[in-house]
Amino acid sequence: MTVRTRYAPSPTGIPHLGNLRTALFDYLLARHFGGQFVLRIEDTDQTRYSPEAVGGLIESLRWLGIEHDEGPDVGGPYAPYTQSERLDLYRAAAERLLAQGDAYECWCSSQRLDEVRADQQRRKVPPGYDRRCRDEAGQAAARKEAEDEGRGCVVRFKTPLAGEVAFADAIHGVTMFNLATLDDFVMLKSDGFPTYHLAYIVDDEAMKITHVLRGDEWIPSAPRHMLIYRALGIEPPVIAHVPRVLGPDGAKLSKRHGATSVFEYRDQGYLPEALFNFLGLVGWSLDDKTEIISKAQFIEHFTLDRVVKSPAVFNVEKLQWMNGVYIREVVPADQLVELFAERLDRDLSPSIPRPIDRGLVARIAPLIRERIKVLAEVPDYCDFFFTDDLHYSVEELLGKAHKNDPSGAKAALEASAGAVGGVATWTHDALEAAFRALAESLGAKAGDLFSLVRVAVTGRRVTPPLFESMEILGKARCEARLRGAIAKLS
RNA sequence: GGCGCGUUCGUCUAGCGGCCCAGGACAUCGCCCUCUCAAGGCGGAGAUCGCGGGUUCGAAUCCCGCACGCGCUACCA
Repeated sequence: MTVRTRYAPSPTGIPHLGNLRTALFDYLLARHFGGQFVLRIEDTDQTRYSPEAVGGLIESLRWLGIEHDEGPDVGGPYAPYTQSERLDLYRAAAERLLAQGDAYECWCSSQRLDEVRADQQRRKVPPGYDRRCRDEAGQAAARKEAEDEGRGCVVRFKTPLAGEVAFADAIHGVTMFNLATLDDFVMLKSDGFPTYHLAYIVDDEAMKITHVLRGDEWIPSAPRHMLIYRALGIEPPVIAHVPRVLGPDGAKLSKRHGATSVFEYRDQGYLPEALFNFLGLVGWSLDDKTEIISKAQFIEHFTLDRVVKSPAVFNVEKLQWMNGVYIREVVPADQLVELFAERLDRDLSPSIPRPIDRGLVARIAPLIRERIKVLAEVPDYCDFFFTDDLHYSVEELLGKAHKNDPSGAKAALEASAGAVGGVATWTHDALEAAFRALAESLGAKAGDLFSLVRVAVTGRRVTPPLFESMEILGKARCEARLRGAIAKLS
């Protein structure tokens, strides 16, 4: 039997990192066993449905590199993969349960349900449906009221009043649940849509899903699911409740914690490979030391028994570090050049002509790849290569060293312009030698001179190595910029 | 209120009876390197393994209580 897993999000908004981590585990598990990973859209709640969400879901999986084998966009042998298109299946299952006596129609109004619940809370008894429609007399009365008011009915599962159900979880082990604590839950809503409980079971069975991974907030409803499996004569799949991903304050990850959608990370310049790596290590680990791990290695080693039970706080700082590692050590140089170029095309001032010169980016990339953690930092590090329109103040130019000595700075810049003119071979080594000699003859500290020249040539106080930058800029531009700085001090 | 899940450095984690007076990583601190910023190297601090009982020659690891946190308790997933 081939392993089949599925990611079954409900399209209610932008895909969330916590959910995506579960999708990632689903994907890794399927690939590890050479099986399939399917995407299924659980749009059974019409009130929360958001049409753009499906596209976002697919795009976020695609970007992260979690490719699905079957789904609403790519089809597959068990189509359709959208629950709203499979309504007859759930209805048939509900009718079968009805016919078997494992379910019953409930005609109670939501208003009455609210009253019952309020009353139970007041009396401090466990809330739950009072089973009015479970017996014929109650049901008949409720049905009469409902028909007078033109309401429809829901289908509820007829939970055994006593006894126990065992539930075996691949991560948490076996738990026994007392049926007396469970009420008769709704499986089919009055609008004809199923609830999650019925829908996922019917679909997983139809789609031959062998492993169900979901957040551990689902543990409490697992016993209901066991009841449905049994009533429908379905052998339950392996079910694993994975730990949730929390925000820094220990609360469930939400908008309040800043970026929670992959798109925000993508826009800030996180690499999908890095996020994949990072996400794969929240709640799972290979051993006691592995941090940087490729997709292939994940697939080779991922198993459920190394998934932890406790929830994890999403540690953005570590993600940032990891992204830096990918930028400077993992991503191939040519790919990095393209990433940098795309970033510059997008973020550099519109006054700068497009497209950005890839050849130039290729020369700059080695200089900045080891100084940034996210792509968003790229433009600030190298915009001066692409424009001669530098903006810096006299204060920035003088810095601390020449703060009270503008004339000295001016003299040093003039000497620098001269030195640039005298450099025979335009290489960073020759430049550095020339400027060190100049500093000495000026009786200045090399660092002070370099800072001055740095601002003059780049317009910034923080840049890639000065002489490498100058080498790329070329003699003419460096000279012109030094003259510009001198003019600024005149 | 009921039911359930969880609990190892600030954070992510290793650990599945002796190798642990607990290892790695991020963050943090110090030193080195250094033209700025990074990167890198070295080193430090940081966990009474939630608490209390057992079991055992021996427990972070097994058992039982308790505490705390979280979740579920919808015609939401």
